[in-house]
Parts: sequence; structure tokens; C-alpha cells
Amino acid sequence: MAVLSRRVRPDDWKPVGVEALEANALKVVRSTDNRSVIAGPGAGKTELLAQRAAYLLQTGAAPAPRRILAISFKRDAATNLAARVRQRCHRNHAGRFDSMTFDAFAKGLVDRFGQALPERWRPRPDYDIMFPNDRDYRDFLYQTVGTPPASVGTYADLQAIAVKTFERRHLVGSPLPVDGWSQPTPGQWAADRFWQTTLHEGKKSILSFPMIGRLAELLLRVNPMARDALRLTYSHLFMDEFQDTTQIQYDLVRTIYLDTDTVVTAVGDNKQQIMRWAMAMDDPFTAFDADFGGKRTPLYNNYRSSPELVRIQHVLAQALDARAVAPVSKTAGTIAGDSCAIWDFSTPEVEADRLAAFVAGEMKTHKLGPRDFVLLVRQKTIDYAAVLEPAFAAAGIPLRNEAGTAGAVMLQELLAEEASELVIAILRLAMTKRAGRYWTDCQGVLAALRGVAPDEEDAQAKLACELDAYAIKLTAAHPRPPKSKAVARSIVDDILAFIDRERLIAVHPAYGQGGWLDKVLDAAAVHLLASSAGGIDWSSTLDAYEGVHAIPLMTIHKSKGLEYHSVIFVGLDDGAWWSFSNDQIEATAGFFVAFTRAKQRVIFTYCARRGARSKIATLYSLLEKAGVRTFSIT
DNA sequence: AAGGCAAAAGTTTTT
DNA sequence: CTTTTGCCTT
Repeated sequence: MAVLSRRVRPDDWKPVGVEALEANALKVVRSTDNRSVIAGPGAGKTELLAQRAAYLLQTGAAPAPRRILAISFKRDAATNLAARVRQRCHRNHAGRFDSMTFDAFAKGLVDRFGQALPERWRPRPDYDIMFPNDRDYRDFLYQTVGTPPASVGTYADLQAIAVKTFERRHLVGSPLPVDGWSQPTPGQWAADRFWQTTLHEGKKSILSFPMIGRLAELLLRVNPMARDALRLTYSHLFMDEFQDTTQIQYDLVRTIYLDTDTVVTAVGDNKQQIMRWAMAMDDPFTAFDADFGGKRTPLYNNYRSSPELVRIQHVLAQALDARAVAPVSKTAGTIAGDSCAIWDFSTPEVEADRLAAFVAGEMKTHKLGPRDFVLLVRQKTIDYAAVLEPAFAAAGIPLRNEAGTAGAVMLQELLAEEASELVIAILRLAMTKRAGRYWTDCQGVLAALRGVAPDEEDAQAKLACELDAYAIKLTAAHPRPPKSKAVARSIVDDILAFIDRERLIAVHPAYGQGGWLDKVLDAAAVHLLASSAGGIDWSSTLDAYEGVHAIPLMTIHKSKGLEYHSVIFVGLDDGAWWSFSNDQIEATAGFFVAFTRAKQRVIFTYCARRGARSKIATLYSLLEKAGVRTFSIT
């Protein structure tokens, strides 16, 4: 289908690049009012937003020069949505679509307008970012902060504040008062001391992202010009993964867009709320419907999972939401035996061997790749990797612990880093045959870094020459993959010098903060060295770096938003689910997320040696209720 | 310095 | 649930 830049009449507009959308999805795509879309896994929530963006941009419902703002919770979700819109729209249209994380949005506001904040809340322009933990707050509350004035309370009052709730209740629990708290409670007094210390009392201001969110909300409340500019800029606002919205984020959006002509579309699934610990609101959808007059529009199709899996999913869904409506599977089942089963093993070693043999067999008979499978665990991937990795290696399948670290950086994070992607793209280009598509990638990224527009032919040609010459030089200098950390690091550094470190930092401000770029580069070198183990060639080294032939092992949280042909959940026992009774809803939501990653099959494994199954008996009875069978394997 | 015991952590996003 | 951390005592 041709991607058009001219305007389409709303009645003539058709979904781009997909067969059809379900009726409600199409209603939301064309909607002119605020909508809350609650839809289960595999319903195509991201696709709905991408189609709506295409509709608004192509029909002029979002009229130029006004733009669409899409806010996501995680970076990969923001990137993914932006990519889909670029695929579906002409460059001129996609250029009016801004997809970013909440934190990037809030930080952008503070960076642009923060100096207009009243003095007591004004950070210095060169502020640093902190990621405080409970320990930092404990040290602050019990040591740094000292004794409150008698009018506020006593030291004992401070000690009575639970460290766990200090941040969420007092520090960033509610919108900031412009002139400070006039008659502070002990909690507010401590919060104010924390703010004033981090803003004004060091060499630099130091802020956490929740604090940045609160400052962003305050500055728009006191600065009507900035607020009006945002209202004018964006005719439409999308919010993805809305079930994970925090009060801070919600307050910010409300301050900007409540009772304005900006149309808000909030999309998510309350059954997948597994971020409550990260200050997610209890029921953001109900708040949104009440405040913004959001019209609730559910989706009923499931484009991911087979009918049999969708049937079982619905049993789990009902445990989370009694009013859940059964979704309709739009995918055919391809599994001959049980789509879901519990495998009860005598020992973890037997479990590892059998799973490896099973995956190897399935790959052969059904022409599946290792990336069609996932090994999911609840926590501590490293413990499971220790047993599973040798067994899978013996079966000829490398296992890759996505939560494992290279240097100081988590593997999954490293691979999503622009710096790492660039290094690998250039290595592929220089070191491997048939590197055609890497030419386009590298050229595109380099052009963007250096500010060369696609239509500047001379500059593009010059860039291509430079890239060519550099590739030849790199191949000559390193015909084989590195055998030491020092060589690996020198390769990474050399490539970075070629792409120009300063320009990279200019385009990605995060790389200018707190040595993050060096951590990423060090991690890239460590991982490059680890990937070249065995003195293999460049091509397999780079494959190993990206894990293209490895079966991924990860936690449930990391798997959110991903999908696999077969999901193998290892360790359905009380030990792994120690927190089950603390928050049954959240734990069951985690179980639901794990289950719903699968397109065709889910296997749960159990081993008595790891723990009982009494605390999580309700999970087992849910599976039993859905007719899932248990097989003992010794 | 080492041992004993109780409390806390673990799952985790974000430039 | 298990493992790590932290504090107190000897």
C-alpha cells in the first residue's frame, strides 16, 4: 500500500497495513471524545494507537501544525509505537507524532521551563539524576534530617514515618504547594527538608524522576504560558499502559489537559497491573472516566493466542475481574497435545534435561527457532540459569539470561542502548558478508547524528565514502574477534571515536549524565568479549552478542509486552511466589501476564525440592478449574 | 573478629 | 519461601 502524504477524507480512510480492526477499535480510531480503552493481552492495543495516529494525521483530524503526543511507561513501548507510526505514515505526517516516556516528557518540561519555577522549588540548570532506595531514605530520616522544631513535632514523630511510605506519601504523594507547607505535619516537614536539601544545599541539585514529575506539574500550574503552549501544541494525547499510571503522572496530565480541547485516549489492561510497587494508582481508569468524562470502550478480540489458550486465559481473567468478558481468539491452534500442562519433576536436574530435550525436539519437528520459546521465572534468573544453562548447552541450544549483567548494565538494557546498537551495526557492516542492510542502517543513523538530511545528496555520498573507508580500516585492524577485555574495549572506543562521542551525547542527553555512556561502552566491551568466547568468527560473535540463536530466560516483569510460541514457566511454587499472600491480586496479575505471553502453549514446571504449593494453591486450583492436567516426570 | 539472631529483601521503571 | 544484611554480643 502506498504511503500518502496528501490528505484523506475521513470516510475514505482505511486501516493501514492490517486486514481489519474490530468494530470498537475502529470506533476509538475515529473518536473525537476522550476514551478509556480496556483490552486484554493480544488485543492489539499498540496497533490501535498506531492506527489512530495514522487516521488523525492522514485525515487532518489532527490538523497541522498541531501534533500528537503519545506517552508510554517504558522506553521500548515508546520506541515501538513510534516505529509503527513511521511504517504506516508518510514522513511528513509521522513528523507530527511525538512518542516518549512519561519521565522523558516531564524532564523535558523541567529542562525547558524549570528556571521559571519559584525560587524555593527551582533546581539548578545542571541538576543530576538520582535513583534513591529505601536505604537513602532511611539514612535521611533517621540521621541527616535532624530534629524538627517543636511546633512541628518530635524526633519520635519522624521515626514513626515508615521508610517505605516516605517517598510515596510525603515526598511526592501530592502536588507541591507553591509557597511550601504552611503548617507542616512531621512528614511534610521532613519532605520539605528533603526537597530543600536536594535542590539547594549541594554543589548541584539532585532530583529523582518522581520529583521531576512533581516539579513539572507545579511549573505548569504556576506558568500559564507554558501550559497554554502545550495545549496548543498537542491536539491529541495517547496514554499507553494506562493501568500503570502513577498519581504523579496523572496529576501532570490533569493539570495540562483537563477541560481543554485536547482529545485523550487512554489504553491499558487492569488485569496486567504488576507495577503497584512502583506507585501505580489503584484504578486509574475509573479516575480518568470521572475526571475527563472518558468513555469506556472495551476490545474483545485476541490476535495472539490460540482458542484453547484464550479459553484458559479467561478463567484466570475472571479471578482478577469478575466482570471480565470472554475474548474471541482470532488465531488458529497448531498444537496437537495439551496446550497447557503442569510438569511435576523429581529434581531440578531432571527438569533441566527434559526441558532442553523437549525444546530441541520441538524446534526440529515444528521448524521453530530458539526465540520462539521463552523460559520464564518469577525471580532470581541466575539461580535457574545455573541448572538450566548446562542442560540446554548440552542439547545444542545456548541459553541467554536476559536479566544477567554485562559489566554494570543488564543485558536486556544494553541491547536496547543506541551506543551498543551502533557499535554492533558498524561491526556487522565491516566484519560480515552480506552486510547490505547494515549499510542503510548505519548510514541513516550517522546522517541523523551529523544532521545530514536525506535529500542532501552530496553530503550523503561523502558520508558513504567515509563509512566505507572506516569499515575497511576496521576489518584490517581486527580480522578476528577480540581475545581480551582491553582489545574489546579498544574496538568499542575506536568505533565510538568514528561516530563521534560528542555528537552522540548531544543527541542522547542521558549519555552526558553520571558516566552512563562509559558504563554502556564498558558493558558492550565485556559482552563482546564474552560473545567471542571459543575464538569463533565475527559473524557468530555478533550473533552471540545479540543472542539470535539463544533461548531467552527472563522474569515475568521483563516479559511484559512480549510474545512467544511457547512459554515455559519454571518454578510454580511457594518459594518463588513468596510474596503471594502480601498482594494476591498483584501476584495473580503476574501469573496472568506470564500465561498470556504464549501464542500456542504454556508449560508450568514444579519441583518439590524448591518449595511447596500450599500458599499458591489458588493458582493451581485456577489451572485445575480450566482443565489443565499435571504430568509427573521422574 | 566471629557468631548468633532477627529483620529485611527479593520481582522493578525512568535521562 | 530462601538468602542476605544488620546489629548486638562475646
